[in-house]
Amino acid sequence: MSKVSIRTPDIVIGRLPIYLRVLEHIASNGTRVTSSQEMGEHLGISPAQIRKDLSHFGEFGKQGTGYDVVYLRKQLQRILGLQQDWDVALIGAGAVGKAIMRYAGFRGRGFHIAAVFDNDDSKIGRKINNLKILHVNVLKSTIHQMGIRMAMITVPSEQAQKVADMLVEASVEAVLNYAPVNLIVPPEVHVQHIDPVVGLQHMTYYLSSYSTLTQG
Amino acid sequence: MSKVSIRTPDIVIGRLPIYLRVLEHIASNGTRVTSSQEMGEHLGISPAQIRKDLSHFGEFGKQGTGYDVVYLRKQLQRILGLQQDWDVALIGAGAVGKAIMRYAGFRGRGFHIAAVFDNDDSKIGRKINNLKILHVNVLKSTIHQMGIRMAMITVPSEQAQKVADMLVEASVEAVLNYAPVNLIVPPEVHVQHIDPVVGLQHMTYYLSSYSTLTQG
DNA sequence: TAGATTGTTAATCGATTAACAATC
DNA sequence: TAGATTGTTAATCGATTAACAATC
Repeated sequence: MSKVSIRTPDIVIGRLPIYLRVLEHIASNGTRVTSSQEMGEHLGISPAQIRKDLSHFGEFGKQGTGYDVVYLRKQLQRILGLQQDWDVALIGAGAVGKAIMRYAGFRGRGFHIAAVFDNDDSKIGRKINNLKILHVNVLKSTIHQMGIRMAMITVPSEQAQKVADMLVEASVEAVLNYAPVNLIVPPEVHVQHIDPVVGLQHMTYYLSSYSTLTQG
Repeated sequence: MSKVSIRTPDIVIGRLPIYLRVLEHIASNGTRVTSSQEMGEHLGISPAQIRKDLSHFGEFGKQGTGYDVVYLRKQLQRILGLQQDWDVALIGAGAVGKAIMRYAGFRGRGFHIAAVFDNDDSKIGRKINNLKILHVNVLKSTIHQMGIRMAMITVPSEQAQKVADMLVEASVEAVLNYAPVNLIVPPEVHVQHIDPVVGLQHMTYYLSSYSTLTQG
């Protein structure tokens, strides 16, 4: 029996970007050293969990001292593959797409929108943020040519699945979907959803009488 | 020993809006009856988990048949407190705030942006979507007057915590935060984050060499 | 040195799944 | 009736936490 290497749980991977965000926040205060205790307070997560999560990837701290903020941040960036920026394609140059194009928060956190597509002829050739809107019929060729591996979908719900199929066909491996529908893609393609309504609905449960009337 | 009523796990509550979204999708196809099997296929969730989750709240299906789509949808809406729309305040009338104001996806899913605030004098009094931008110095009084219980934060990161403090002071109970910082609020206040970068960073882990070189 | 905090183990806790009687 | 699918129990699986030796 050889030792079996255990794959790091996805739920742990999902917390790493949050840890990274906290470290960026702490660093922006000029703080040089932090601890699992301090990070946990920012996040409402137990210090033990943070240490356990990090232990999947190595030893990054010093007993008695804690973690060097800059060093741990670099390590997390390396683990998440954020040493260089990733080119991302955006499909859908409507209101949401435009807002994302103009959103400054991607640069500096590992991402760069490198191509924009739409199917509305009247939009093709126009520029958003100095980037020409391309027709979706050149999506596959452009994505291949540019070596793009990630995409964001900002088209209306009815068209989201069709766009997802095109992206899969173009060998895109990761999709951030802003349309409030659940995409069906092959298992090797990663999908994350951005749906503000889901977050709001989650919270209304606790604000409405249901939880308090029927439970604690 | 009296029977102890177990509080439904938060992770279950978090899946209900997803189930609701799938039901809306299924209903939009004109389908009348569905099953845990079919819902699970849409979501990549096991049928057993869906049934278990629903069983926390009652019995909504028929053996041998499945679930009436319209009925189950109504029940989920009731459980989540979505029988009526919730008024939501939005703080930050910048690019992100404007895009959200114009986003059509809130109406019809339980939410209505009822007030917009900013601290930029040049914006006060202007209208977005027919709603006058108010100064943050009337935030507390307006929110009280209108009975608003939820808010969205779309201000720059540096100001997000300050705004969160104001919202807590105004007795807001639930906050959807678009700024990429972790807010510190009292435990009775609910917070959800919208940070597209977190979703992207989660996926780059799997696209980068780290996971494949060191693991599976 | 004394105090603090890590990394890790073992125990606990909680969530998911498999299986099946009930029944439409 | 035969087939399908629910709701629920018990078993399994996995994640979190408590505790502490190691050590800065």
